[in-house]
Amino acid sequence: MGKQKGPRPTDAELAILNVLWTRGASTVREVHEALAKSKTIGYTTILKLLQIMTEKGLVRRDERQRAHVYVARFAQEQTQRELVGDLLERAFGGSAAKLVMHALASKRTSDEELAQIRQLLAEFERGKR
Amino acid sequence: MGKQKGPRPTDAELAILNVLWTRGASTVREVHEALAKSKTIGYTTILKLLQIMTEKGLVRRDERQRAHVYVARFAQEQTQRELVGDLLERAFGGSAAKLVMHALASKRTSDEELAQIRQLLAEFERGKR
DNA sequence: TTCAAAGTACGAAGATTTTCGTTGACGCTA
DNA sequence: TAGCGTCAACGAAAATCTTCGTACTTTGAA
Repeated sequence: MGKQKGPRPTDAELAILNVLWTRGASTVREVHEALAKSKTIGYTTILKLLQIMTEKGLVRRDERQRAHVYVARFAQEQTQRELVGDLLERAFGGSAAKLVMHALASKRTSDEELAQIRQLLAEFERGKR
Repeated sequence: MGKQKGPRPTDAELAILNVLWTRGASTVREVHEALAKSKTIGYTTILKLLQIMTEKGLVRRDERQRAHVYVARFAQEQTQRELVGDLLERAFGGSAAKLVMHALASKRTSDEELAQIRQLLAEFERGKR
């Protein structure tokens, strides 16, 4: 049973997926409105992207209503895991430690975040044993 | 004094940069030989890529010898930091904790790596105070 | 019933990425 | 000096990504 694996989303596709993950099932108009807040972008551009993403299998489309409704096909978690895994191989030769180091350094990390990470690490080590 | 910032390398470009970072200054032939070990790829493909990377400013070229010598223009660390920061924004809304979590999960992390990360975290917290 | 608004589908253009073939220059050696 | 091997330059093709205009369809309201 091979694991279901979606193609890696491009930048524009990822922006759309982010909307779908936070809003849930959405029409083209809804996705467009969400994205148009931060960037000037045509309606048909989003439509076309969503059509392509449907072909690629990144989203599912419900055509029962006139305004089709789109849903992300893969959970945000899974996609994030794949993207990180990909970067890990491409840029870090598989060294998670280096990646983590840069993640901490690349952005001022809040105390809250650090606490979360510490806990995460503890959980991970416990589960490993 | 704006920080010097290279464009984000593409997949193929990153593969070449990895060679330059590990081998140091190299000719097209040397880069090609290194990459041809894991993938069938034409010599002129590498040449062209390196020419484009020179135009983009990702590498510097020394033309004093007949066989030009290329060097990565940005340190591996800086590029890694930029790539992680980019992914952090694009896919994680800036949450380093989530990214770290996936980094740990996406690949079986060795005990050694985990120890490294733990130490890193400690250092980071100490420095923060 | 007619018409405007809101939708989808389609095609196409421009940009970028990846790939390689061909051409011409250079330099060593028989 | 003739010619073989090595090299850079260039152009171009194929694939992918991003963008949008135009055309056609459907729906609801006047």
